[in-house]
Amino acid sequence: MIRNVSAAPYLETLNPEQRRAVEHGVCENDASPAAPLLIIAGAGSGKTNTLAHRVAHLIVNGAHPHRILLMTFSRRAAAEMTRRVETIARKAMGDRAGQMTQALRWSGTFHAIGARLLRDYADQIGLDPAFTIHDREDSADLMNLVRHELGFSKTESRFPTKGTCLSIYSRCVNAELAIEPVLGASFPWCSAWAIELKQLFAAYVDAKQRQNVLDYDDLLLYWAQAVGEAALADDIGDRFDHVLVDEYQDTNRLQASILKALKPSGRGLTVVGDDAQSIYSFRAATVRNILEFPQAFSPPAKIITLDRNYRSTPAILAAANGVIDLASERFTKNLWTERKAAAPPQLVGVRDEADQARYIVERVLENREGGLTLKQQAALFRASHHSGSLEVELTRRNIPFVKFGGLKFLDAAHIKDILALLRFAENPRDRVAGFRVMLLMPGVGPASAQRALDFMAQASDPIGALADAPAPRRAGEEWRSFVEIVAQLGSGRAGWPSEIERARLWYEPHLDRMHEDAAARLADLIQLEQIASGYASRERFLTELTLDPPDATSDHAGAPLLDEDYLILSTIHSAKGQEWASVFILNVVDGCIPSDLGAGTTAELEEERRLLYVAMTRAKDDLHLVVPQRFFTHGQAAQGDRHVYASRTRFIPASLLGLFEKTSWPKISAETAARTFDQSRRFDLGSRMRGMWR
DNA sequence: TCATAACGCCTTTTT
DNA sequence: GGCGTTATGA
Repeated sequence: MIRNVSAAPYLETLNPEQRRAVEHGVCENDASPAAPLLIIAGAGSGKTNTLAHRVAHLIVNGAHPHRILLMTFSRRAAAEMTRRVETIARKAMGDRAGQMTQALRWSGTFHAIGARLLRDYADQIGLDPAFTIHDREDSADLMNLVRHELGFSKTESRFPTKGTCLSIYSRCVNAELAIEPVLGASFPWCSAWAIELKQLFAAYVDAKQRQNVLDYDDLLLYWAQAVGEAALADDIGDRFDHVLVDEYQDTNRLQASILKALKPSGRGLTVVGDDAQSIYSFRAATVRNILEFPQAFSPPAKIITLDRNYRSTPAILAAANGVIDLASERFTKNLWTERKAAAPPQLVGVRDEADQARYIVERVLENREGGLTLKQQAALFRASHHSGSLEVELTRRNIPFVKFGGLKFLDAAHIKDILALLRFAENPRDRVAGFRVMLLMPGVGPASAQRALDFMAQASDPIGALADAPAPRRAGEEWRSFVEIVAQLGSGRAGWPSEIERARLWYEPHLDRMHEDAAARLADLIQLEQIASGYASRERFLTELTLDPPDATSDHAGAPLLDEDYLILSTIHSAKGQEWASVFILNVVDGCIPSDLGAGTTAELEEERRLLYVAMTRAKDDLHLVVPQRFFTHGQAAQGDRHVYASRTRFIPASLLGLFEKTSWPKISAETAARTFDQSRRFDLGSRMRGMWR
């Protein structure tokens, strides 16, 4: 077929490689599924833009938007992608764009798509479509319950904690491995418990099924199992002509299996990723997915590499390349750019974390004077709590900020309480939810809650049975009002979203009793009601909130409105896929990057290196790596002077210093400056930081 | 027997 | 501030 270039003027902004990726297998007015495609897209190489153009190009040439499955790493990414696709397609199609109005119906994370498909196919695979979804903490709670029931909590030598048990289970599922190899490779200290763990996991799976709940892993596992059945695989696979996956380097074996079962020939499959940015191996992601993708199909997938960087200045790119060049294993080549030369990234020595915060605030304000909005600037860090001092300083100087990553709004006890009540009404077999709510009432403890839940479990109508369940002796009137609210919510009479208000009214007295700061927490609940009103039903609200929680925390009074300007604070993990004009990386010292917890094996260390690379490549014009020299230890008098010394991250050895401009702040004497960068001194900073809370 | 207050220990990254 | 353990009280 002859390609008509003039028919696609919207592709003219792309470079030749991007264009090849967009047009692969698509001919004019023919968007039938093509051979599989792997796009290796380096940081800032226009990956999102290319993917969006490919989707739009498919649609322009006749693919039906509803038959395109687009899987991204977060909903934020999905929303951005949808927006761009619509813009491009509208530009290209003009009036014919009518069908774009609710274009990409199947766009979201693997987990969210899984949840939707499973509800659609629930009857055929033996699930109750009203299943509820456990987040990580709920899963750990249930694991704990089972752990107790099996008597593993009272073993002679210490049995792994609930969190560890869940991690092991999760890794087995996501890496598609048996217990033994997982224990050997990732949890050697638990190797003696293989038999008991197997027993525990069997009981855990049993409990989930009885309670009609799925955990995160189940959303993938059930999906994979469903498409393991030939008939279902055809049915589900045939719903989609095109399947596109972003951030493929951060997918795991289970996800790869799903793709393979969905599209066994690979036709219609496009995956995009960059092995240099693989930072989720703790979630069982493996770069081997990307490396082995081409050969997984016959004929093998076409590979297109995007290595021209449009984001960063040459100096920033050179420094980032320098860091990643030291990686022990690499598959993609270095990025290049045609951007104009500019100042090298700054390696800034400061005295301590307080100075680090002051330095950043100063430069941020300076940038703003120079015309840069706060939103164009970001402070990135390895662990959520690293931003503590900075948050204090920003609050003190009245600079609005939004923090991504780390503790979420939903993790607050009062939010979880309300959600548990709603979830219990949605699915009265969900014992974790029921247990949590019952324990809110004074006079109700674990024993009586168990009794009531046992009673309900045996009935065919659990909510009806709750009224007849043995009331805890000391609960009094509270119990009756509890039974009432559950029955009322369960009936669905009040409708959505007024149900959440009723739930809150029931909860308020308990909130007042349990928390000093009840007023502040009540404000959060009102905010939650606002969010709730945006969802069509209780089920949608609960599902989407669990799979895609709002990422900003509410601890700073009055979360900034969307149209206001605010500084971005983010963990490096949460910064993936984003870019800012000016980027500050905090605590670029050993013990933080790499985290001392991630410095155990070579593989972990390499991932920490990639983490620094990801952080550095977020910057467009301006990059600051801040190296605090001293960390004050906590657990001493407020004005205490106990501190430990830190050294610059090992990922920037002396050989790379030429790629940076070394400064210190505030300006200090040459003698002190020399000490700031004294490499010979090594300290186990991490263990002392953990000691801060002892 | 069960609920609860008090105490000591720990805190990476996330769907 | 959470989690598990332990002492105390009903």
